Amino acid sequence: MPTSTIFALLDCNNFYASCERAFNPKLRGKPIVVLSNNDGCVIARSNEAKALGIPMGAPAFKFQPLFRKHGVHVFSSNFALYGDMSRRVMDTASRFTPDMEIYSIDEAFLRLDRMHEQPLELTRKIRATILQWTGIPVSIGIGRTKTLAKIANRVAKKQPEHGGGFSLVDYPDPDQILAGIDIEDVWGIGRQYSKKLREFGIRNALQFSKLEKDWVKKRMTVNGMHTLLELQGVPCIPLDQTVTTPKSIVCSRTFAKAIMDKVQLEQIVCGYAARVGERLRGQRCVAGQLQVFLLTDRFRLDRPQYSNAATVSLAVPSSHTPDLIRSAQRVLELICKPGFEYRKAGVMVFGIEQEHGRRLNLFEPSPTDRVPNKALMDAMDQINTKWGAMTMRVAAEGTGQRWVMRQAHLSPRYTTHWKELAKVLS
DNA sequence: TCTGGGGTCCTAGGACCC
DNA sequence: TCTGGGGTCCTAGGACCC
Repeated sequence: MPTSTIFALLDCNNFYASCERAFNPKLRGKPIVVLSNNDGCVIARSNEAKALGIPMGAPAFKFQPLFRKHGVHVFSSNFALYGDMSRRVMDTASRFTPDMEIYSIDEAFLRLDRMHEQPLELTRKIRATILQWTGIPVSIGIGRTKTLAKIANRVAKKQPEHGGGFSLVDYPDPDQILAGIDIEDVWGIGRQYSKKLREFGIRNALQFSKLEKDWVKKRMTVNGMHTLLELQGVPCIPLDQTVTTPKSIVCSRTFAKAIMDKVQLEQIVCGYAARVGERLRGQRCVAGQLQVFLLTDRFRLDRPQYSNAATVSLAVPSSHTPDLIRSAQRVLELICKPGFEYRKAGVMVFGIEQEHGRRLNLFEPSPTDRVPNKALMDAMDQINTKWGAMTMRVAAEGTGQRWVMRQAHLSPRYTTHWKELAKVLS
């Protein structure tokens, strides 16, 4: 039996807002919001913006007057920047422990029980180093299980007197902490289950933790049971450091304006297929099936509604952009009905495998036959990495479609684009 | 005018097999 | 009316996460 587990959850504070601020010191202490693609709704807020009562997911148009009134700094999402900043934060954290699972763009779980240093002290150093090296403030919560570490993290963030770090391990009165966590704020319990649990009078993490195992399993499947046990201090969700190939990759967008023109739609869908190809190649993977889906505006119930999706198998699993584009065009031909105002489209691939070590089929060109194609894709990927996404494109994507996505408040790609590097003024 | 995008896992039920 | 007992595989739908 191993010694008792100790998990830490590292979480970047208001991550996207902090990324914008890291390169623009004038924004310190100012309210900031970051908008979703299309500048549709709020997906990140600085503490000052939260204090103004701007909720997560708020439609931007409804809050324009409030933004103006309080001088809120508004940014379109800049995922090139956030992705790169995330890598820097994770690299820094990984210097302190090998037992790390990157859980999302702004979160990582750490196992600290193999470390010699006292956990709270060690994580204090981690936080200070990340702040100094990247400019991103992070909070760290510590507990016997991942679910408890999540809760400890919440306490670290919400109660400033802890200075950004809090441990539930050896805390004198953990029940009092659990009683202060609303049921919907427990990791693994979302809106639906919260509603159901509240009908049974379960309103906080402490009450939930006292429930019967079988009762929970029956109503919330094994996942719910794991959450229950984890709250009781029994680890059920291990640190997952396995490098997995994704099961699916999707690229989809809502358009700024409805589109009726099939040619234009085809260019857009081909562009999504190309993005999916880039991401497949980035993972050294190929996909076996490709799906295209189309939707009209789901909010405009006065307009004719239509949505459809279809899937084809690729002749040979591939990550080659022209292969993906040809399939996407074929599927689009099947599902695109004229006369509708399309508002969203997407391309999804699955049947994903590693590009190497795959068994070839009889009709498949041997890998050496495909070398020229591979070289072409490699060259495109390198150019686009260096000079910015979509610098080099396939003709089928068209040339004049940037307006399709609204990004009125985009910040520079400070760290990933030669022409947009941060400048130091003397 | 304006409401994101990208993932995973579990279960129930149907089809099909012996 | 009655009409076994297992298995497996697939899909749709529902739940969750960030």
